[in-house]
Amino acid sequence: MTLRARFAPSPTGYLHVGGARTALFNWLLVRKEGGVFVLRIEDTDRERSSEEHTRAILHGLEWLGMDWDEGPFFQSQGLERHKAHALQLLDSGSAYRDFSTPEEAARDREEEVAAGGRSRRARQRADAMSPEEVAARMEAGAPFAVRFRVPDGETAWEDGVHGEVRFRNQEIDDLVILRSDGTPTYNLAVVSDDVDMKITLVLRGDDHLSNTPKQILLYEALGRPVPAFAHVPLILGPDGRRLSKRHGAMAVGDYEKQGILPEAMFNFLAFLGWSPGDDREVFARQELVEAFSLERVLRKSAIFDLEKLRWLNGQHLMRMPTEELLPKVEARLREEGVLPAKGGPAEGAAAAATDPVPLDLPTLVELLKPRSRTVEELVAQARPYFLDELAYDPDAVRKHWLKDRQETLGRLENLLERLSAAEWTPEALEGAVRGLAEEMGVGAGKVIHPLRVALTGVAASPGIFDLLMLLGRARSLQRLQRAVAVLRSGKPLDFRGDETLS
RNA sequence: GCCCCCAUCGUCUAUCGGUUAGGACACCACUCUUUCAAGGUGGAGAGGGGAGUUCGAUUCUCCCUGGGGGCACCA
Repeated sequence: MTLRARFAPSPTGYLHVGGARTALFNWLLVRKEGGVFVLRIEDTDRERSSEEHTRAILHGLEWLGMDWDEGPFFQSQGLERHKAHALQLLDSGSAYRDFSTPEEAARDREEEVAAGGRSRRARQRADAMSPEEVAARMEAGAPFAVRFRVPDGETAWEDGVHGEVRFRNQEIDDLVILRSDGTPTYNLAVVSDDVDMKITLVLRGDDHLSNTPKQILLYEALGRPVPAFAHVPLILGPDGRRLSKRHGAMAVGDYEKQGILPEAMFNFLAFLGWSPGDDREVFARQELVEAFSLERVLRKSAIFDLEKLRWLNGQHLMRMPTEELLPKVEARLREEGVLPAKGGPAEGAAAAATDPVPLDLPTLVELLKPRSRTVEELVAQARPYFLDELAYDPDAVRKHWLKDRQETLGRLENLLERLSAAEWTPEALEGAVRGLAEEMGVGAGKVIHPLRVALTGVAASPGIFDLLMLLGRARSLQRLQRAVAVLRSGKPLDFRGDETLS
């Protein structure tokens, strides 16, 4: 029998990491086994469901690279079938009409709380009612709910991650399957849908563990084959509590915005509650499909560790071919206005005016890749290379320029002269810089650091010779000239605020 | 309160009765080095408590404790 698994989120919020991880385990298993992945949107809570959330969930799945084979189906479309199933249970005696008033229901509830167990009061009232009275009430249009008659005994199943789990049926309430307004409730709808979609494996969050016996009982009463169940542990926040808004970003889309790569998020999520059993950590999607197995899913809930996600993202970033990364970086640079908008009026003209020799973006990305953990970080580091008027970072200036302003000026002037005369190759540039340092009787760093600040405005960057090559002769010399001019001017440089000097 | 699930470094995890309890993130050194990363080397850091089974328990059983989830005419 082919595996048919499903992901069934309710669109009452965005796709959160817990849901995404559940979807991911389903997806991995299905792709590994060659099964069918069904997507179903459980939108029967009309109050809280929204189309916007549905779109966000679909987008989140697509972003993570999880495609589905069937659906999306909408639970609200199955209303008639749900009712039919409820009626079938009523006909077979597995369910009964409950005419209880709200007051009676409230009293039952109190009684159960006090007794610490199920009272089955509603069932007793229903059973005490003669068929004639039931008919009369229905004739009169009295409202009633349909309740499932939980049989005596025990319900157990072999859970895909927990092993055998069992519940005493007396712990299970005679659940309402059809409300007095005729709408189906969750457990009935889920079972009806899973039956309809021929689902063979229900893999979901641990929070559904206690729904499972109810649902198994429903399958059995409906005379339908019971699917396999597997309950994966929940993902907790850093404080060990259930992940919630308090913990900040919990929607997958939030991480997309932060510049997390989908393949890193995918990798990270897979490792929450699962591990391949060896020391490998960085996996591509396909590698995860091959390595995944339900047997290695942990029973223990895991805490979402943002730092590890960031590290993993850096690993994926480094490994990602530059051609692949380039469009993402370019798009962000355009959004930031660092690069002219694509197709915008300024694109050709502005670029020509300010950028006689366009910066080699692929090389820049190559240089910045191992220095960034997220696309956002990379973009932030890339920024200065496109700015004609550098903002000099006060800390960098203080450290590398102002310890001895005159001496720095002298070195940079000297450097300007040497570099102007140098052939623009890495070897020649290095020779010029090191030669100068040697002649001046100082370490190469004494020349290199001030130069770095002149070229980038900051204290941290890729190697200085890579930098000179990247920026090119004209741009490098122009920046150096500006630094010399600024230093000569005597303007104060070590203040925060508007650091842009023109 | 009742039911269910869970329990190895701060975090993610390996271990399927016998290990100096391994790896990764983070942290701290050192190293490479023109800075920052990346990389390399090293360090610190864990079996919640108590019984039992066993020649031997992190591993199996039970109890306690702790954490989580669930107890709706929500999903």
